[in-house]
Amino acid sequence: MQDGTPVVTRIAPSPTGFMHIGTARTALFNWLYARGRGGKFLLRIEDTDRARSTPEATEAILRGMKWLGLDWDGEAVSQFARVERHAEVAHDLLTRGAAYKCFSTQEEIAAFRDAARAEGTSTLFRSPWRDADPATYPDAPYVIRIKAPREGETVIEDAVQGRVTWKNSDLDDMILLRSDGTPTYMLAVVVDDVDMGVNCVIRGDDHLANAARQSLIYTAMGWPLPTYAHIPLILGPDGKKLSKRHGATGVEEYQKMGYPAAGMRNYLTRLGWSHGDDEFFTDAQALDWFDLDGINKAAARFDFKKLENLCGQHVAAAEDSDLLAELELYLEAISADPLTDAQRDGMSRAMCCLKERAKTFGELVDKAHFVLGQRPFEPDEKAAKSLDAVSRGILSELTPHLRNASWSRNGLEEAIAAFAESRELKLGKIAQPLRAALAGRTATPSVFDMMLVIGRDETLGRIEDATGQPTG
RNA sequence: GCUCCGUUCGUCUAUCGGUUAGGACGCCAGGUUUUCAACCUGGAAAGAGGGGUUCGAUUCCCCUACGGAGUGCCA
Repeated sequence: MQDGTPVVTRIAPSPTGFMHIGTARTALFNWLYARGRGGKFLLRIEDTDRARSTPEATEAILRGMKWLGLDWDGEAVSQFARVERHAEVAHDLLTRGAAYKCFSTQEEIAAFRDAARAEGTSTLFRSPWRDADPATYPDAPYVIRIKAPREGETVIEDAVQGRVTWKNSDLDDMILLRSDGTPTYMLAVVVDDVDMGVNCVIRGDDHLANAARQSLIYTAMGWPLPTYAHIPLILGPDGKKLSKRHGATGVEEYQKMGYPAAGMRNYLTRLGWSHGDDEFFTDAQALDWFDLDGINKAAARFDFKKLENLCGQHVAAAEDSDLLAELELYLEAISADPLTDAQRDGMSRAMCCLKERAKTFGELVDKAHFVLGQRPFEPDEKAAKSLDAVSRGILSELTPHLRNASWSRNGLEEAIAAFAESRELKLGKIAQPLRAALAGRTATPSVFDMMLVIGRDETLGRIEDATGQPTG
């Protein structure tokens, strides 16, 4: 691409299911590359396969993109809506002599391939109509094929893979327009990319071979080639192609697992791309640093542990209000009850002590039980063990000290420390039952934080619930 | 079968001919600690194999092995 021309990238998923996590990463790379240098990032839905495309799948793609925060410029383009333009280019190619009508039937071609495979010879189909005299054309359906060069070689300068060369004798006369007049993918991508002004194509390396064939169309039409960057696929933890067998493959499943979008972006960006030793980074840094030459050539495996670690760091670093907003989106995604006003209020007051101990929204909700639930807090099995008769006695004795303590972090710490010292108890002996009384759980934020968040009256009330002793 | 791509600790990766091959996640040990999470210190852990090129290869070239992708009137 020429200097000075703004970068225009795109993501072009086909709506034949959910949005694959690999597609999401490809979209992310395109988004980072364009947005990071003031260019444009476009979205095109490749819905020309009418049998497999569904509106539901398109919606899923849009939702996935939005969740990940990958905003695109302009309206999403429907490839199917552009079939006439594709056909127009096919016919243009025909008149330029760069393509030809082929009357071979699918049966003939299939028979040829079967025979070739059986004999172990090349399965490249050589149409007998390539140089046929139009006068001999039958009155029958035909496809339009490109007239690919048979001599020399085709070279793709790929920003990731380097220079890749094919002998033209290995390239076939691919079909541009089917016998029913609809365009094939090969034709449609090129025409759409050119019309949309896309000058940088970042896509999965399963398209590397396609780049050579598509370049033939660019050349025949006299269009400049885009910058190509074929990125490796994402593999499952076992090194095999990521499939249903590995669990989550769709982006929405990750949202439902409670991963924050910022953590997903960070992890996915770092998977197969690097900027020195940087591991944890913000969107602004990713936008600033991302470049094609940092992309690795080898496929990378998906590692949930690292994803979680990064997500934990992002949760801890996020603004309380942003976390709360994303949490509500998460609850909606998993079809959980929305927060009541009281819960939202408690959540926002507790967020500061919650966020540094959670990696996912699920954990955040779990540890927020003390503020999401309400009296009486039924202790779970483990918490009940912390509330034996002795512990309940300790809590009862602690109560007056709490009543008189100054309700601040320091005041509470001092009050409880003094009480512990007077009874020659370790802090844990007091904190555990107190935790169980306040939350009904054994894994919670600090007891001091909880007391601060819920306040004196509520604290005393919950202790009363747990001890069965009136505190007043 | 043919074409193309790939191969550094378990995993993600740094290195762009000269390093005790670095970092991160995970793991192990110890520490801190009111639980969980976190945190601190230390530790184990890698250049697929074979040939070249070079004074010197993880780095450049070739071969092999293994893995992947493509080979559709799917995208």
